[in-house]
Formats: sequence, C-alpha cells, structure tokens
Amino acid sequence: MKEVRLLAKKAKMSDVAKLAGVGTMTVSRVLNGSAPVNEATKTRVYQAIKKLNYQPNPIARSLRQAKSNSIGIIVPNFYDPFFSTCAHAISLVAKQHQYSVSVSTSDEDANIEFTEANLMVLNHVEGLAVIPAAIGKSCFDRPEFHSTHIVTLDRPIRGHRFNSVLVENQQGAIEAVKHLIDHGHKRICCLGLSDKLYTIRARHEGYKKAMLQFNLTPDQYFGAVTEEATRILIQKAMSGRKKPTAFFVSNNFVMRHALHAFSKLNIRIPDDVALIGFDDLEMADIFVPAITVVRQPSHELGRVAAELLFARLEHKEVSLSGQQIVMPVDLVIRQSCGCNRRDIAKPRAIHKNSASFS
Amino acid sequence: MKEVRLLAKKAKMSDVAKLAGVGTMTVSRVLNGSAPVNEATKTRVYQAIKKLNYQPNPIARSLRQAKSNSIGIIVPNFYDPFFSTCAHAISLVAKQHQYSVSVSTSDEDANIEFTEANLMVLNHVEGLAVIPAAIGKSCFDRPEFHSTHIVTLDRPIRGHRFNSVLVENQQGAIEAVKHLIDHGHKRICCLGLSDKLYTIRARHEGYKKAMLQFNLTPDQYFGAVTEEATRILIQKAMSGRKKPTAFFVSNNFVMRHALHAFSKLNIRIPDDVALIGFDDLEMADIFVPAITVVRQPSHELGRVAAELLFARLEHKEVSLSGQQIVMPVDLVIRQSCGCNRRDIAKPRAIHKNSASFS
DNA sequence: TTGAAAGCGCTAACAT
DNA sequence: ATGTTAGCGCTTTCAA
Repeated sequence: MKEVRLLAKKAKMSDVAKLAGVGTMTVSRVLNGSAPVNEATKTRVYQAIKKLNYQPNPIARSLRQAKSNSIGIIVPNFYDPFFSTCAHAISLVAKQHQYSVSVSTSDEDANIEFTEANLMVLNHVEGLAVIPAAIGKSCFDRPEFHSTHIVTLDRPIRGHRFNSVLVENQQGAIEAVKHLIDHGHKRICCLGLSDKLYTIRARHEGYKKAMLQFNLTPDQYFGAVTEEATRILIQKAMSGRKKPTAFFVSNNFVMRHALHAFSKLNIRIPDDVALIGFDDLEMADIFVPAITVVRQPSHELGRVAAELLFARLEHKEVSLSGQQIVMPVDLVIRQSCGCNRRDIAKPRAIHKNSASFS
Repeated sequence: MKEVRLLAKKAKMSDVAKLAGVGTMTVSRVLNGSAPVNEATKTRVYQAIKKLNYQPNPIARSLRQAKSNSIGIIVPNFYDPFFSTCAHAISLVAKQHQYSVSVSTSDEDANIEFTEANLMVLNHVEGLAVIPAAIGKSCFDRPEFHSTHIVTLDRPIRGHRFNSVLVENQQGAIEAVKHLIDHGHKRICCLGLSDKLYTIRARHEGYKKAMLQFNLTPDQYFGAVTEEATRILIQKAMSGRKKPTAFFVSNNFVMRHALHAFSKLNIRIPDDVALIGFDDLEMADIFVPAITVVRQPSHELGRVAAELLFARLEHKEVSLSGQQIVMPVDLVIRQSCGCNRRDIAKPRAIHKNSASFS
C-alpha cells in the first residue's frame, strides 16, 4: 500500500549546462539574451532545456538581480466593479509587457495599503499601480519606496514623485447638475459617501459650482455609508420645508444604497424626484427607470495608468513625474433624470387592469 | 539643482548581527523562534532590528527554505461578483493565518490557468485555491504540482489529490423549478451559458429531474454567452407553438443578459413569464420586479475552501484528499417568480391618474 | 546557547 | 564566444 512517488527533482541550470556540455553562464546567456552565443551551442542548450523540462527559478533570479519582472496592483477592494475593472485593465497591460502581477486589496485602509505595498517591494516588484486608500494617509514617500516606480489612479496622492491618472470628476458633476437644472429643477440635493475621499470631494465641488452659478442653494450630505444611513439622509432631506426635487448621487456605491432607500420610502423616480449618479452601474440601463449617470472610462483609466508605469519602467523617464492625466467622462442620459419618459410599465399596467375588468 | 538622495541602504541580517554583537544565526533564530535564544541577547537583537529598521528579505528566505508563507488564488475573473467574493473570503482567511496571497485570473482558459499556477509554484506558494477554468482541461495532475496542496471551489476537478468545496447546484435548481411548478407553470424553459461548465450542467440536471418528476417536458438552451445570443434564444423559445410561461436562468451572468433581453423584447415579468435565477444579483431586491433567486453562500464557499487548504498545509492531512464538501443554497423568494405581487408601482399609477382626474 | 561554514539557484564581473 | 569566481541574503548543518 506504500505509494511510490518518483518525483523527478526539478532540473536546475547546472543540470542543463552539464547535459549541453557548456557552462552555466552560457545557459544563462541563452535564456536572457544577455550576450551573443554560438548558434550551434544555443541549439544544444535549448535541447537540454527541453529534455530536462527546465524552468528557471524566478526566486533565485530575483535574489540575484534585485528585480522580479513583476508589478504590484493595490486597489481598495474587488467588490466595486469600478476597482475590479481597473485592476483587470492593468493586468492586461502587464501581460502584454511580459510582466507578472501581484494584486492586493487595502480595504481602504492606508495601514493595510502600506503593509501590502511594503511586502510587494520586499518581493522586488519593479513598480506599483495603486488606487490609494481613502482612510488614513498613503505613505509612499517613505524610504521603503524610494526606488519603486509608483503610479496612482482614480485618486492622486501628494508628492512630486508620482504620476496620477484621474477622471474629470468636477466637470462630470457640473454636467450632471446642469442637466438637472435644464429639467427645471431648483432644489437639487447631493448625496455622498465621505468628504475625505478625493473623488467624492471633487464631484461635490462640481455640484456646488454648478448650483452657485445658477444662483441655487447647494444642499449636500455626506456619510451615506450604509443603506440605512442613506435612507436616513434622504428622509432628512425630504422632510425639510423645501424638499429637493432631484438628487445627484456622487458614486455608484451610494447609488445602490439610494435606490434601495427610494424603493423602501416609496419615492418614485423620476416622478417624485429626478436622479443622476456618478459612475455607471451594470444594470443601470434596464433598471426601471433606467438610471442616468456620468460614466467613467474605468478600463481606460487602468490601461493608461499601466502604460504610464511601463513607460517609466522602461525609459526610466522619472523626469515626467508629478504629472496628472485627466480623462474625460460622459453623461449617459437615460430615464431617471426625467428624459425619455416612455413609461413602458404604466400604460401596460392600465391595460392589464382594464383587461381584468372585462 | 542636483538632488542628493541619501538612500540609506537596506539593512541585512549581518548588519543586525554586527550591531547586536552576535552571529547571523542568532538573529535568524530570534526571528524564527527556530531555537532557544538567551533573553538578554534576544533583547539586544530586537533593539538592533529596530534601530536599523531591518526587514528580512522574503526572497532570500524563499530561496533557502523552498517555501514562501504564501498561497495562490486563481479565479476566472474579477468581474463576476461571485468570483471576487470568493477571492476576498480566501484572502481574509490567509491573512488570519499570516500568509500572504498571490491572486491571478485565468479568464476561464485552462492554459492561462496552468501558466499562472505554474508561475506561482515556481514562486514557491505552499498551496493553491482555484476555481478551475471552464474552457479546456485544468491540469493540476502535472508533476509541476505534485508537491503543492490544491483545493478547488465552485467547480471540482478530477483527481483524488484534490479537495473541492461546492454548492448544491442540482438541489437548488430542483427547488427553483418546483417553486415555478407550484405556481402552476408547466412550460418552463431553462437558459444556460455552456454545457461545458460543471455548475451549469449540474443545475440543468436538477432542472431536468424536477421537470421529469412532474411529467413535464424539459426545454433547455445553452449558449447564452452574450446579450444578443440570449435574446435570440429567448425569441426562439417564445416563438414555438408552446411558449414557455416561466424561465429558469442558471447563472447570474446569463440573468443579466436575460433581463436586458426581456426588457428589449417587451416581455413583462412576471406577467408574461415568471423568472427565477441561480446566484444572487446585487440589486435583485430593488429590481422591478425583484428577482427571485437561488442564493449561493459565496463568501462561505471561499472561507471553507481556504480553511480546508490551511488544514492541509498545517496538519499535512493529505489523507483526507479527494473529499468534496457541499454547501447548501437557499431559495430567496421575491417577485419575479410571481410571489409577493405587491406591485407598488401600479396602485400609485392609478392613484396618480385618478388624482389628475380630480 | 551560540557561531562558522556551506549552499539554495542564479547572474555580474572578470577572465580567457 | 565561453568559462570561472564570487556573492545576492538567508538558513541548514555541523561544531563548539
């Protein structure tokens, strides 16, 4: 009953060298193209590699070269489709460059972010693409990261060393609010997660700017962190003497809470209040009513950030540091803002009732 | 203008040893607790570590020990919230065990899966938690993985070496279909992604079993890979002489397509057809109508799989291999199946109309 | 309880 | 064009 395991031990470079009748350096050079090698020898080496099924040990290589052909990605979490889309886009670019990736989440906590980033650096990642954590302060200034290329996306961090790829948060918010104003709304309420978050703050600034430009009074709330908190905020807003007739919701997380809350509170959209969100939702278009949103180019954001990172890795153009690339957003007009009132459901409902009477 | 960078070189173990006036082995032993060390020396070592801000180099450690205190996670993608939830749950358990994680995606391609898993093994991960790719054959039997502990989740793979954590796919489908039958439906159509996918196949088998048990004719379609394909499948189903009065949609990906398609085709739910899906959707409860689904314990699935993996890593209990753990699912009854017809929107619509008449 | 030497698998630097 | 030597930073092994 004894299980015999003929576990052929993993071949190493010296095995290949022996079999090919060369020194290890020749094998190394064949593998890395780091110096010219005679065609005939090269062939022998490749044959030996194949025969032994040799795979270079990336750890030994990392240790010796103090680099690893890999980059690290840190995002707040995988839940938010915006983050996972960014992470995916970055991974794709990395694969194109033959780099491997190491993905981690910060849970929006700068301490965890530091721990994870540090671990990656200890593991010799050559660069880091980060969506900085919202809570606490990202500390990529620390000496641990002095020799690591870092690009942030979605949110910037202080420091002239870092490039950032952002979206037009403020402009997008302005467009959304203006659209609501065009619909005739004067009391527009703005609902947000936390005023500590860069993106949220920028969007709320856009909101305020647009309101003030039209001599309207801004009316904004932060702290919509849970569905309940959001519901309470909405109730508070709706119980004032001057009830809002429209809501601008500054990210998709809060939007999900808000939709739940509106549903529970029996507030109809867009009949009772009009609604526009920032960041698209997967099913926004088949929701009833379809949700009007400011769409961010999440995939592009990841792609551009990754390309920037590789540009820096390859050309060592650290000179361009501190730059910010800002990507455009666009308003996707659907129904929750009051446009396109086809109201499919209503006529049908009436039809159904009359049918049941017949 | 020259920027002086006083980049204090990273301290290594010998630096610590020198400062503490001991040999490197003592430092190593203090750090790893691999042998008793005099309390006083220990203190001196800790002081030196702190003073030099020493961090052990995990790469050197990996090279020497041929292990890395890390596990690998491979999921098909990050998009599907089911997968990202699993990945997150696994990461949590790993952190509790002080292990670091390496996450990667297979894009449902067994070749990519192999490449990524192989890379992880070369990087000395001690174990692998995998949702096996749907396309192609996962090849964890290969000698490369002979000394790696592997646990799969959501989908099993052949081989007595591997434990799997699965959900009650078939039973869940049976319950869903029976529920539709309880509503009086006789022509229930089943819509799925691919018959190559373990989970889908199991659910479709459940569907078939339930149908046959009640002497109903199964009517199932695969290939709902895009929204358009799904729409065409639905149209095909609905154009037959015996139009289905209900749909069972076997995963959340197809459900999203189906909802889009039903909306485009002006098919009302649950008036024209009733609908139940497998796997919950983020906004299923506020959708109009709210979607009835078979809910899977995705977080638990990840947690249990990870715990199984660590049990094997720690106790080396390879003896229990080949086991499958099956987790229960539950039917979350909302409205799309025909239950709970509160029809919030309708009375209001009537109210609104009558109001406008008054 | 502690230290010295050897070596994990690879490549940089210097030979030839 | 190729081989030799040394060493990346750590831990295993052996000796004290």
